[in-house]
Amino acid sequence: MKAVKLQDVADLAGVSAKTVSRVVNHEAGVRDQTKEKVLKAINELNFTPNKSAQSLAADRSLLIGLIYDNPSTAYITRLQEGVLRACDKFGYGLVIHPSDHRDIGLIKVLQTLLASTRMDGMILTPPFTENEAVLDLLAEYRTPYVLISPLDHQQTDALVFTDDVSASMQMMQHLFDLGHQRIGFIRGLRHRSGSEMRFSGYVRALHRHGLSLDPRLVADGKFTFEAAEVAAQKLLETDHPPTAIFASSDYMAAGVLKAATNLNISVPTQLSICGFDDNPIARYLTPTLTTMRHPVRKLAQQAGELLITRLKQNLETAEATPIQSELIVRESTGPI
Amino acid sequence: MKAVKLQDVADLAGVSAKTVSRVVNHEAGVRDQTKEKVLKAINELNFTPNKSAQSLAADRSLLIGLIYDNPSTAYITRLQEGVLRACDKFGYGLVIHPSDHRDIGLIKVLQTLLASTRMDGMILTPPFTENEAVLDLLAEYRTPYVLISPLDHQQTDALVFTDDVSASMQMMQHLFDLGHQRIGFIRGLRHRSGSEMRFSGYVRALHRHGLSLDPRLVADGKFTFEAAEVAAQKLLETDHPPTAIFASSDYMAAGVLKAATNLNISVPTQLSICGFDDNPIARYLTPTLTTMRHPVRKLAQQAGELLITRLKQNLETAEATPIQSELIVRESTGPI
DNA sequence: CTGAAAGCGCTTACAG
DNA sequence: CTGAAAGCGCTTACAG
Repeated sequence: MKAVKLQDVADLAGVSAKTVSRVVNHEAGVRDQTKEKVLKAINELNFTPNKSAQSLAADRSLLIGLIYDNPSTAYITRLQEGVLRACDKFGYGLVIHPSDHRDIGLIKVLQTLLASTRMDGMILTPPFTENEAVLDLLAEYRTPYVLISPLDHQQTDALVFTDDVSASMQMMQHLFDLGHQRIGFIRGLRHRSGSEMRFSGYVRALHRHGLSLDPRLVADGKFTFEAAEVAAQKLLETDHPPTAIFASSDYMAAGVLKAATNLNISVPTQLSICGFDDNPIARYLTPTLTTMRHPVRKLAQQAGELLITRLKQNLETAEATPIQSELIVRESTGPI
Repeated sequence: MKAVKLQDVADLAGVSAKTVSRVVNHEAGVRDQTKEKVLKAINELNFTPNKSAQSLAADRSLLIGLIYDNPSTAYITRLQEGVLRACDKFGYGLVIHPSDHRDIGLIKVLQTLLASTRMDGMILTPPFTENEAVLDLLAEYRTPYVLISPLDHQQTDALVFTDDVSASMQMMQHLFDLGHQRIGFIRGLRHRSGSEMRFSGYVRALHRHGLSLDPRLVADGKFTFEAAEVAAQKLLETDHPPTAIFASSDYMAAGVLKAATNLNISVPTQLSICGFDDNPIARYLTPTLTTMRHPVRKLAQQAGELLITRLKQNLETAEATPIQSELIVRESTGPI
């Protein structure tokens, strides 16, 4: 397996190395006839450019970084798949960087990473999208980035997002359609933009239906199974319990289901439960869980393509379009 | 952020570039006094070697590849975390490569990857550990690899493994201890070494208890929720149903739980259920699932360290030690 | 539209 | 124990 290099292709095609380079990089200004000769030689020799040499010469690593800190492995995996799709398409490599957002040494670790690997760009997910120190560091290293986030206020255009407010309202509409009027809500972690938006969708849907927010129907689930179970038990043991509970994540919905089971409340006959995220567990619970599918893979791919396009053109052209969430109705919700 | 280079450090320290290189790479044969001068300069300038230049010059990418195809996102995430730990420790980068093992173009894709990225080594997980074509390709590219696998026969020493046979026997012992004698088994995909080993542990445990294998107690679950539900229903609707069902993966155990619920069989009162893998769903199901924890993160880290050690020393020294699985008893199993 | 020369920042022999 | 020279395989200006 002797490595084939640019010069070998040039020799075979009878052109200069520079011309081969032009063809490899899809640069304009090569006569069709010449291009064909080169492509033929590339194919014949099975040439693949050496990434290290490309990086060194062009002063770009051909690498993009992905930083995340999310308890849901399903989310992480889909995220990676989406970004990888964009990477493969454009010949970029992916450096994954799972991080603990509470880690004090985070900035230092990122700094070392940026200095040694010299990533051409970065993709950030919550809560790093809201971390000023991280954003400042990237600016300092002049590393372009794209955020994947449920935010909709345009603080930056380097953003790929879902509209969690309307997704939440869509879920509420499903419950209203089934006849529910008394609907409980399990909130995620405070100050996380995603949870705020989901909650605000709940409130807006209530208002649109002429209902006002009843604080006794809302409880904190902190995005965990355990806290949601406790919260749901509290909601269900009141005099006038809800007929449906909307948990703003699937893990929390699983906790609600557990609380209901423990209280001998049958789902969906006596209580409808719905989640958010379409985590795999939604299909494995009994009953299966009505939820909202977040097109994470698509979002991530779009983020990757947006970033790479910007890197290539050094322009700010590429625009992200919001991606619709999808309501998945399963067994856990039913008519009142 | 002008990049600091080797020569800058050399100038400041008053030595040659080669000497700085020696210090950076921990090469022996540098006078302590010289070394200190260099380290001081490195610190002062905050120097980090350019990976691309290192790769090009030394003809090693400082990258290791991880190839997997597993439906469980929890497994994938833990796997990555473990390997990343080893990578961080030794300054290697990780290239993840999720693949479909049924993909016809797989070999070609891998070939391109090997040719362009020139990974120094690879870590393989099932079913690629059993794929001759992949192994041959790696040999052709002289790319060292380490396998993470439930195999125990020493076809190669480049192997980090768990002993699924004894893990399976351990689970059986738990059921015997609870008084169960009629124990059903849901098999995973045939010809996958993991499922064969788990099944063989089941059989050996039966024999050790003076019981013989009853084919009516065994059904195929194909490692999926859906198939396991069907399989469990079959086992449970016989004249003489099992009092416990051992599903050889948690996803399949979730399917068994669904079948039991549909048949109005209460768990664990009338039926004990246990799984394998300690997937997160094991904690989110109601009742929570007794299962076997596979120390995937530890395994992966060991695999990473084994590989990198070999790459560095170009030796075959580092030895992997088998890692014990751990029985996790939860609500889904109880006395007969 | 095409090419010859210089250079990216390291490491590899080799020499002393 | 230390260093000067050449080279890794590309791309970047620049020239024609």
